[in-house]
Amino acid sequence: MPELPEVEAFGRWLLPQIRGRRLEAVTVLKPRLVRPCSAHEFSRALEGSRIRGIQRRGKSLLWDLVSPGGDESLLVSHLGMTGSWEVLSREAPLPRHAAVVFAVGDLRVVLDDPRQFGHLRLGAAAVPVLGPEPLDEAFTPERLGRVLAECHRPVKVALMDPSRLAGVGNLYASEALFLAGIDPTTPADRLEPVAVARVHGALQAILSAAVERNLRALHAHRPMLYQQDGLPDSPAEGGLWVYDREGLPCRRCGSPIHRFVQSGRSTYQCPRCQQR
DNA sequence: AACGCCGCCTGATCGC
DNA sequence: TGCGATCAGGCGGCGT
Repeated sequence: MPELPEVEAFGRWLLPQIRGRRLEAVTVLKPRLVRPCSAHEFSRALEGSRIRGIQRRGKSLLWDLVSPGGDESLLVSHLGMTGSWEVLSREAPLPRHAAVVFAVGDLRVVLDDPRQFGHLRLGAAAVPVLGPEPLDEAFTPERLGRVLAECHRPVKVALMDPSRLAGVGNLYASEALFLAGIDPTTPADRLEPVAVARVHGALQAILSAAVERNLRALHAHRPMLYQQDGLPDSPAEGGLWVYDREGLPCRRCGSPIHRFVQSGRSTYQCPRCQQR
């Protein structure tokens, strides 16, 4: 699942390849991903626009575009569960689940999305309303503390709530709480400041390391973590501490990793390393 | 209001 | 070996 680090890496990787160039043709192969307008309207609105920049907000990329007439416009892309961006030569075959194709110079920029949970939307109104960015300078332990203090739900659920914290999904929420040594069921508003500081440090460490790892994967033409079948063994190489490791020995203490459901989503926890 | 949970969608995996 | 059932989950929408 593309979360903050994957989306950030896609943005940083895409921009230098296409900055200043035009979306010469926009082909919508899966119209359901394009909202709210029809595929035809969507293509017409974008074709000819120049790409001025790409920024990330949460799990979305905000494409800063300028029309041939000089009007600014914004494209908001989201990868959903299984989306990815591919940059191909014009001659290369399209990926199996190509949803939208941008012709940019001699390149094709392709949104590939097997499960079609991603989307492309137009206009500033499509910018998601989200909590603070965990990798921002302004995101201090105190800021996290305030966010969590307002939430009575389990801390794992709070971390995944996009209105409280941007970009953190199921995988990195479980991983960060393991690194911080926090029981995911602890009510968010019951964490001591010391524990909040550990969660803050774990979030920043794990997210920023994943951005760099994903960037390296993209530049090496290798799949990202979420696109692979098997995962590397050691966390240092991009392997995971607890996520998707139900029943397997904890990499720190050897206890079997416990899986349970919170708010309808799997949480992974080492029962020994993550106690209240 | 806050929170739980369903449905969208398809590939991988499970069980008979 | 084959095929249907089940699961995964971000997020919007709906029900409580």
